[in-house]
This record gives sequence, C-alpha cells and structure tokens, in this order.
Amino acid sequence: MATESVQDYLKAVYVLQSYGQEVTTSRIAARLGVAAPSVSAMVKKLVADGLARHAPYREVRLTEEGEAAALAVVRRHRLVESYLHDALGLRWDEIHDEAEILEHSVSERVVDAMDRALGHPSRDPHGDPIPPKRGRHREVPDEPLAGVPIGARVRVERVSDQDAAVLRHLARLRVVPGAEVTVADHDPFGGPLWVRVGSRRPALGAELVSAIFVSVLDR
Amino acid sequence: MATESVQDYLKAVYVLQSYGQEVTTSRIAARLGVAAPSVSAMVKKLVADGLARHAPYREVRLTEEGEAAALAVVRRHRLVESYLHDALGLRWDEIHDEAEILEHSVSERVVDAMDRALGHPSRDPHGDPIPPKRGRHREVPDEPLAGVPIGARVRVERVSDQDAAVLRHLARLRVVPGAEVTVADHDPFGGPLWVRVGSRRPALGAELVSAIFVSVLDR
DNA sequence: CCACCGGGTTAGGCAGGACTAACTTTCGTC
DNA sequence: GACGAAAGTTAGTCCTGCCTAACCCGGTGG
Repeated sequence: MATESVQDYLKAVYVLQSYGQEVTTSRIAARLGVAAPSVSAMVKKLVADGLARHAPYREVRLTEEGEAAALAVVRRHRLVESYLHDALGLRWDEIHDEAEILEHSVSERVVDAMDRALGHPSRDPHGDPIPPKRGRHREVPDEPLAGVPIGARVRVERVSDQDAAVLRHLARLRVVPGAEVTVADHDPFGGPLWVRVGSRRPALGAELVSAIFVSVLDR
Repeated sequence: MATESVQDYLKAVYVLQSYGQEVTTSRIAARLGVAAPSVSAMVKKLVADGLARHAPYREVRLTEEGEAAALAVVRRHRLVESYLHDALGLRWDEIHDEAEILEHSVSERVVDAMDRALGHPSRDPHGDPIPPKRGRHREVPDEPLAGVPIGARVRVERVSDQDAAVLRHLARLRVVPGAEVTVADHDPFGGPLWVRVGSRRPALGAELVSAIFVSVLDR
C-alpha cells in the first residue's frame, strides 16, 4: 500500500478539492506543514504512480484511483475519530490529532470492527460525513457561515477539526453540529459575528466563523 | 520520542533478555527480520542515546532508561492486543500483527482509555503480563512445557504470539492460558508430546510445544 | 598454539522524504 | 506590452534505516 506520506498528500489534495478550492502546491504545503519543494517532488511521484494529474505550474487533481485511495484514508480518519469519541470517551478537541496518526495504522479489519461497534455512523463528531466502505461518497451540502445573511436561521452541519482550541471554544458556546443558530448581526471591519444559540448570544471572531459550515433553514 | 524502529529494537532486546537468552546481534536480526549489519548500526545508536550498553562482539543489554522505554512499548502492545480481543472482538490469532503496528501509534491518552475500558487487565489474551503504568513490572514465573517431566499436571500460563497458525491450532485444541493440562507421554526422536486437556488427548509437535509456557501444579 | 569457521562489524550504497538556495514561470499592474 | 512579485520548480543535501560485500574477532579442534 501507499506510504504514510503518500496517504497524507492524497488526503490533503482530496480535502482541498472538496472545499472547492484550487489545489496548489503552496496550499498543500501549508496544510501538511512541509516546504513547497517537498510537494513538487511528491506530486511528481503521485503522477508517476497514476494517482494524480498535474501540468507544471497548474493545479493538482486526483485520478479515479487517487480519489479512491484518498477516500479510504478519510474513511479511516473519520471512523477512528468517531470511535475515540463515542466508544473511548475522548474529548472532541482531542480526537483529530490522534486520528491523524491512527488513520495510517488501523487495518481494514479494525476499522470495520469499529464501524460495527458504532452501528455504522454516517457522520463523525465534527459533522464530517464518513465515506461508505462501498458505494459513492457525498460530502454534505453546506456553506460557510461567513456568507450567510443577517437574520437567517441555520443549522450547524460541520466544524473544521483543524484547530483544537477553536473546537474547545465552540463546544463551550454550544456551537456544535446539529445546533440551530440565528445570525443576529455582523460588526464591520473584521468585527465579530453575533449569533443566538439557545439563550446565549455569543460573538464569533473571524477565526471561529471560518471554521463553521451550515445549512440555511430560513432566511 | 524514539522512532518506530528504535522502539522495535528496544522491545526485541527486552523480550529476548526476558527469555533469559543471551541477546546477540543475530538473534535480534532474526526476530526483527533485518540483516545483521542493520542491528550493529542500531545498537551503536542505542548506546549513543543511553538506551543500551554494548561491548563489541559481546551481548547487548538495556540501560534503566532503555528498559523503561521498552516496557512502555510492551505495555502498549499488550493493552492494544487485549482491547482488540476483548472490546472489538478480533480473534486471538489476529491481534498480534495488528498490535505490532498500533503499538507505535496509540498515544498514552488512548492506551489509558483502553486500559480503563477493560478494567485494568493484568494479562493479555496470550497470557503475557501487562506492565503497569507506574511501578515495577514482573514477568510471570513460568517454564517451557518442553522441560516438564511426564506425568506432571500444569497450568498454561503463556502462549507465544509469534505465529498466528500456531495460535489457531492451539485454540482448537483448547490449549490456552488458564487451561490445565497433564503431560501424558513424550515420543522420542523429535516425536510429539502427548497431553490431556479435559477429555481430549492431543499430540503436540515440537513447534507447538516450544510456544507453550506453563507453571507446574503437581508432579 | 595455530588454523578455521561462524558470527559481528565496517564500508559503501540506495530509497524515501524532508530541507535550503537558486532559478523559472505566471499573472496582475502600469 | 514590459516588469516585478508571488508561486512553482530544479538542484543539491541531509537523515534514517535498510541492504550487500568484504573484513575481522574469538572460541574450538587438532
């Protein structure tokens, strides 16, 4: 099977492209915390192995095979996160980093056992959908909270798991997947977004807002 | 922390020395499936890092620090095995290979959660004792089945987890940790050892016998 | 006491994956 | 349409951990 590094790159490309972003060398580098030339070299390797397509100075795209491999990694990641949270009781801000490592070590046998133990969950604790073992995977239809007009009522669908401190803060504010939130106001010049969650009325800074993806219920 | 490779070598040295064997380059090499010069190089590194002591052409010994690191790996390995078996329902011949990989990936947090979930087990499914998180670790007092005199009644304490096929076979024969077995006879010239287990009277070939460690109840 | 054999070690290489420094392409701006 | 900054790539190193080939100890047998 692919090395851990290859799996990391495939997953990074997949996730970036699923956010609808142009997948560039520098974005991959930023996400993985490596230098840009490392990415150039690895992309060359992915292309040689039939996992990606790439014209120099252009964006990177996965082949069918590359996407399948990436989805397998994503499935392991999200199932492991779910298992650590639901079965082993880890906090939701702890599980991403653990899963980042375990996703490379758990065998299909173990992942399947976790999947069974959890009753085949369809979303992980951050709201990200878990790719099925077989069959087509669909990311959930959602949009950035930042783009929602004032006054709209939304449901939190997903929260980015990239930053543990952000997750801890959002959990305290009860802004978690499934929560219903009303956008009350948006201060100008990079000021906070005011929302209503139950009886609370927290202010969300730009960093928090950009981590939240919602579906609009009512505007 | 130490690399995976370093952990593998530490564990190999620890296990060999706990079997009371002289820990030589070639034995380490055989256990890890690497060439002898790779071991020479790594031993040099372990010595430089204060994890082992070694005079050229002599045996390898762990320092206090090396042994502590080895025990941490062994603890992870045996707890993961226990968890995979008892909580996730994997068969006892499957868990060793899985744990061999996962022992390098599970964090202390995850291991502690598994330990808690299992109620702090003291032995893994093969009968090997699980080193405590703190405090002195003792291997169980046992002896090779091969050395037991005919007529003795013994309890199976541990079964080597190195060979999955051996484990499958022993499980079928009900020769598992905790089982009480009477040594009935031993055919000469490498012939089988005949034992009684409950109402069965299986013959154990040399490869099976060498995997079994027992305590003598009565001779 | 010396030769030999097997195991241990040194030397030299290679692959994977990262880095920095230096060069090239692209693209927006004037 | 030329220029310069930002982004991407190439070139050259390094580190880890493995390998094979060749050399060297050290204990046993004659």
